[in-house]
Amino acid sequence: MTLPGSPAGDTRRRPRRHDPGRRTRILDAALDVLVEHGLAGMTHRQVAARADVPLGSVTYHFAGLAELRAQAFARFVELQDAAFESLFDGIGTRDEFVAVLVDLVHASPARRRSAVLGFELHLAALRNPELRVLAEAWTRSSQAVLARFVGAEAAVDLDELLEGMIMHALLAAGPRSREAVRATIERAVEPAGRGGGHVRAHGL
Amino acid sequence: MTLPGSPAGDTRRRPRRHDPGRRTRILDAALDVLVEHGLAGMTHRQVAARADVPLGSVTYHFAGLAELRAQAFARFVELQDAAFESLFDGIGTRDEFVAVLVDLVHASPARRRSAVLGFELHLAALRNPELRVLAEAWTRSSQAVLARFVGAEAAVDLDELLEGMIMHALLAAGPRSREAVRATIERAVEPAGRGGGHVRAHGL
DNA sequence: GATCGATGTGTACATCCGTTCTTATCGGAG
DNA sequence: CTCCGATAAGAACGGATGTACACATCGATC
Repeated sequence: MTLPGSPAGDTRRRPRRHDPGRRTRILDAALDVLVEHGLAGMTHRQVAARADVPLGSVTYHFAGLAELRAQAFARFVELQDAAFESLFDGIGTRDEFVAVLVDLVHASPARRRSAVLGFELHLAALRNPELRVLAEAWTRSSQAVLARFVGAEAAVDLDELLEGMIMHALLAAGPRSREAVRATIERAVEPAGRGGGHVRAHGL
Repeated sequence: MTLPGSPAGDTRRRPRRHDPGRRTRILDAALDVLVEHGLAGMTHRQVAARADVPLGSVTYHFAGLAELRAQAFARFVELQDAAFESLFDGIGTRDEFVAVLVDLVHASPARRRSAVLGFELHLAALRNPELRVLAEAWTRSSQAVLARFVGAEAAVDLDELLEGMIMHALLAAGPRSREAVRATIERAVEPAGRGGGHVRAHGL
């Protein structure tokens, strides 16, 4: 349609040019849209608007919506893996370990983004083989980090427990008290009920 | 299915009429579509096709897509609540209780539907207040059932653990062995590590 | 049996979406 | 400096979707 702003010969094209890193910016924008509107609401146009680029730019950098989704999730896993890893960097005692886990569950506004994206990925992976391998790799990686502190078998249990706790914390009106969360996690970290032999064998 | 009702007339209209219970059939069809194609793929036409009714019938019985979604989820919670309740009907011993939980986690093709719908609801509830109250009510109800066997505080823990285990069982390539699942659940059911005093106080 | 509301059925339409295509412009290789 | 590939930008198109609507038909009520 005719824009009322251009009388004659007025090229309204954006002057924007030479935007390196635009590709990853689009991916981050896609993740933003994903958090806000869900997988159903993640469209080319929404992502383009969020990244402040024209529609054609999104379709140029990514072959299709499926590829955009896959690469966005891949970027999420990559970033999340690193962040999760670094969470446990200076951990020396069992109490510090537990404290990190408690913080993980207690959904801060910052953590909410990661949690939502994680569940969005899990659900999408149920119907998409490519995303499924991504989700599995992510799970393995997370459990490997936990396994450094509690052992391989307990790491699986702990991972599953954390997943459930985070989900419930996300949508519960009033989240559980820190003490309750801590008590539950402590129990899961030291399942033997006897002294921490199991744990100590892995460094704590 | 063209019935020979009108010999010469070429009225292609469906002869179908007087279909009580069509409304709930549409809701069940909506849940089927939801499981198969996700929230994004649940459209008026998909649901209509699944329920074998014309498009107009769906828009007649439900004011909009949002109402259809909400009522479908409501029906799911209603049915799931009853099913979950009846799962624990004749439970007399702690071992029976644990066995039911292990079956719950080990995703049979039949349980997969419920699990997928549950997670779909949880994710949708993150962005829809109406669905959020529904999800919260469902969680409360489930925990109330569990609480009859393990007490209120432990029921919350157990519910969260089950949620995580079910999710992982859904998308893990090779699910965990029944023994591993059983061991984890047993530990969660009897968290005290000392005799089953806590449990016994609630009937087992 | 006539009437009327409830329900069933098909169609039209505006909107949005994914994708393709054309054109413009920058940056770097030669 | 020249040229060309890579990238940016906007337009266009076919298809799908939600919704509104117009018409048909059954069943209950009198």
